Amino acid sequence: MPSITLADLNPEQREAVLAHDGPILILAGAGSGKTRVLTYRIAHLLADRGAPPEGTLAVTFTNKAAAEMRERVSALVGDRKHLPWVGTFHAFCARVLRREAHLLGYTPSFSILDEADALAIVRQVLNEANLPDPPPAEVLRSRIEQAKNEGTLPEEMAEAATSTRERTIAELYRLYQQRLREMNSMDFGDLILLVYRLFETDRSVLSRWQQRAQHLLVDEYQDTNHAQYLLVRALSAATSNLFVVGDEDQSIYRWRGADIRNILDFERDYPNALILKLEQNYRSTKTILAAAGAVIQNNRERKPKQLWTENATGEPVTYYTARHERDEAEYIAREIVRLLEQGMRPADIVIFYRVNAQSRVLEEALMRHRLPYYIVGGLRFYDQREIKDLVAYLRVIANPADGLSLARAIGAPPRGIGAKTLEVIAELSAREQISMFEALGRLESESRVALRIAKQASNLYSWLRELMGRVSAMSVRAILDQIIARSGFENYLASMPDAKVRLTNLSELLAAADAFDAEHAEGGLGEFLEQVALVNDADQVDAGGGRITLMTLHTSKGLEYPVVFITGMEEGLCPHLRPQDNDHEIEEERRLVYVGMTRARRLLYLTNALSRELYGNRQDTIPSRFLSEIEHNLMRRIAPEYISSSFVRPPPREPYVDYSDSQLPEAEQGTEADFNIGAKVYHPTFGLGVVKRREGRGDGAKAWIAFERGGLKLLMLKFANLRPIAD
DNA sequence: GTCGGGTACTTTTTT
DNA sequence: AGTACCCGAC
Repeated sequence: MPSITLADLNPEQREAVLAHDGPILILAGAGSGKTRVLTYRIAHLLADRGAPPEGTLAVTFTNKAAAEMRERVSALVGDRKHLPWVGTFHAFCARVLRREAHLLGYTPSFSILDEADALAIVRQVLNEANLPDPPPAEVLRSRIEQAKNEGTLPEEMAEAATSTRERTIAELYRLYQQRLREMNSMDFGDLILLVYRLFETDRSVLSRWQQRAQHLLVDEYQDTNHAQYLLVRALSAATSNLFVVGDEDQSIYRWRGADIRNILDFERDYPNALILKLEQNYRSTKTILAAAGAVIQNNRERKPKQLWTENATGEPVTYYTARHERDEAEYIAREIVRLLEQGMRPADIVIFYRVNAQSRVLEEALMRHRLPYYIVGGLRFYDQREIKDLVAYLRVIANPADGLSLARAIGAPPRGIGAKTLEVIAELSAREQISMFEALGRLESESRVALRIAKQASNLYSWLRELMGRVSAMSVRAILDQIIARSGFENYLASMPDAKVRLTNLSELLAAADAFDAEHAEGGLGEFLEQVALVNDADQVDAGGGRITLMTLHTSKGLEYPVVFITGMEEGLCPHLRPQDNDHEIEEERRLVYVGMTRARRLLYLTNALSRELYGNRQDTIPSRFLSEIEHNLMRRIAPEYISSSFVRPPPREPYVDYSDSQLPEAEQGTEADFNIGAKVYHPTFGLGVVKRREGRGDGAKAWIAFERGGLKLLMLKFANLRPIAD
């Protein structure tokens, strides 16, 4: 008798939840309740089938999805402690590698490089190789990434090479990999590839981790790449209790190596697999579903599937044509004002675009109408310069071999140590077989380096060295405080032109460290750095605190909103086309639009502009082919009269509506009086909160604030970027 | 040698 | 529009 109640599942969902052991593929259409099926299945395995939590593993696409799933499973089984591990592929692999690093010639405190770091290493490798006709760094980087996504090592790439060019690329890949190893660093692709290779070569390690994956569940299976596929296969080989959920119509990461065949060929790879379809949609109106279906059915690379819903017919899809992008943004802003007047809340509304560059105009329009919004993605918090600088110090402390971070830390604030001296450091490190960090401390014996500079270097070396000895007993916040104090980082930021923003970012980083420390023991630096490296854009969704959301179509996966605007429905932009693109790329763009459309619950707007300026030049546009794939009776067409005339006017020079800058709202920085005890405030990261206690005054004024998300925090009013909220 | 300012150049999506 | 790189000033 199951203790998990399955009453609120439909028959197909229930079948999926209760299905026997063995490989199972759930083809879950958009909005068909796949997250529900996954969580119920996990709960059922734990509560009614005796699956051990420590032997159960669930892989999701984002950290946020993982957190949600953990939450929901724990609510179902009524146990907060004995839960399975849930996280992303990359987080799982990072965890494996921390444990097994020594087997691969790394230490457990290896650094995880982001894309910019990886590209910097590629540049270094290219420079040192000094080839007569080198491939562009970006090309080489993407070839390496591609190889890793395919599960290919440098030697294998070299063997498969059929041309000199290919052999060169393979050799450069080898050198790149060697350099990463020297720096005790890995890129994203390594996390997956190295784990898979380790499993392949070391059976005892494999079986140890197979113990952890007696039940393996994978969400968003359509977006796994070949390396991830191999990894999943290896992990689940002992029991074959593999449960994957996916929808080939929502595969939108082909360009990143996602292999749609992983889902299309599941039956072939697992001949005894049970395959179930979830086709009832609980999210959207009949009209929205029909419109989305009309678009996606033009794809050839898919299994036929018919979504249906018992939901109401709803409103027609609005198709608005604007003269230009300002007009498009203005229409959206006014429409939102109208929706809000009808009782819709800002948090119900989302605006999607194909490329981040489109967000600017939309922002401006929302600002003009004083509409609260926030942007998911774009420049990530941890990608901002001052944040990367400080994180570089942390990375050097955790991993002295990380020469890239060392170079970064040395330059921020500037210490008179530049490119030439760094060369000497690198050379010394190679000659003496010591880390870059150790070399930093030995410059005084180098006659090539001016004494003044060598003194600077050894000063930096000694206080970092001293700090390294203590970090295992320190909180991340304490380490950061030390770094900031010793390096003079605050003065450095204060001297910059946009000092205010940067200091605010600094205090956000400190707050993030506090939040981390609250949940971890001292010595958690490595874990903190891992978190920093592996956060993704989608993780910030919901941090908006009741505002309108803006994001790319890619980031929208897995989310839903009552009202959805999809902007820029134009050939070249959506679908985003490049000259060499073929049918495969068009199909991916179509899936992307399909994903966007199926996020909508009640209202869907599609907009285009007849003329658009992007990246600094203006062009006339052609409406997206996807618009013409939707039956006209599903749409309400809004196009200004002049558009129906036979010619299209050139874009106006003047702004559509002239709002002077003076009308832009001031960034509302409350005065101290706004933060009295009991006052409600809003913080960009922690959301809504209430002031509980005050300390200090003037520039040093601080407040204890209880946030909805993130709990109680002590923040400096000067930096915290708090907005007072009226009751 | 280092650093800041100017110029020239290139634009998808991101774990 | 934003960034990478180069060059001239300290």
